[in-house]
Amino acid sequence: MSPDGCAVRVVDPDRVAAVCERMPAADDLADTADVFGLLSDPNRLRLLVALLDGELCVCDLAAVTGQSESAVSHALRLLRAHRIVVARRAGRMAYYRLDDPHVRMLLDLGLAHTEHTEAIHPERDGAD
Amino acid sequence: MSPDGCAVRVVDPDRVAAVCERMPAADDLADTADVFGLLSDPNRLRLLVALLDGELCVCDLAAVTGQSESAVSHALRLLRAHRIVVARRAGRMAYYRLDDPHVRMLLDLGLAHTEHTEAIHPERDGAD
DNA sequence: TGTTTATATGAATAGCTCTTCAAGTGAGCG
DNA sequence: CGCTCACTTGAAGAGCTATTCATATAAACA
Repeated sequence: MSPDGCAVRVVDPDRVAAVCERMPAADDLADTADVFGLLSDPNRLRLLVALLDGELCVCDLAAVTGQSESAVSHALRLLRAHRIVVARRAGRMAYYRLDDPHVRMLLDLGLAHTEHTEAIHPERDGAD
Repeated sequence: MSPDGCAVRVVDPDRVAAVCERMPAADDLADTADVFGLLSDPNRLRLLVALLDGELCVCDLAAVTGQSESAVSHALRLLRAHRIVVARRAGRMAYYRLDDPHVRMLLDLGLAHTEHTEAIHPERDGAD
């Protein structure tokens, strides 16, 4: 498993080995990336933020987030597939609710970050 | 700002109004979505996880994450532009370090989530 | 000074994602 | 029963993203 001496240049083999050992499994990383990906769309984010306070039906979600009901439905389908939201059916209405406490934490943390860190936009490159 | 009575159907106008008020500014949401977006790629995630323990140079990062050095450099450029990592130059080497404590928290939280929640893959749709 | 090494960058392409429009389902209602 | 309403779904296109290959920079070193 030592990745030195092959096609790969390595400067600090010990650090590399140590970091490799601590690296989570590819599946776990993919899963985590997936969750972050679901939070990476402003409209989906709006949807989830709207649900922080409690359940809402599809048309109200559309109103709050300024999207078409179709777009909302598609987004909810995705979130539902990942068990992040659940639907409660009442007649022809569907009330959606945030169902993943961990995602709730990520939302809180992410929003808190941005609201306090006044707009670090990548207009300039980090390296002078 | 009350979005009822127009083209938008609304079921619970009070809830809608309340949620709209609590909704963060569009800029903040976009920023937050951006940060999540940076964490939503498995390779970039690997990069950041590798940096959790301390700084590493580009070639070691390439070795750890199994990417080409070019891909790593491109990814680091993105992360650098968002002030998530910083580079320390030493001769011709560049040692990168995680520079955003908030992102560190998000990483910890996200990874902890997935490692404990044994693989909720979206094979089945949430609605029966 | 000229070569090698370490990283950075540009251009281009392949793959993915989000939105929209059109049509489908199924509950309530007249 | 048939119509309407709330939501769902499928297909398609526009736009974005991530990789690769080729080239550029800039430091070390002979």
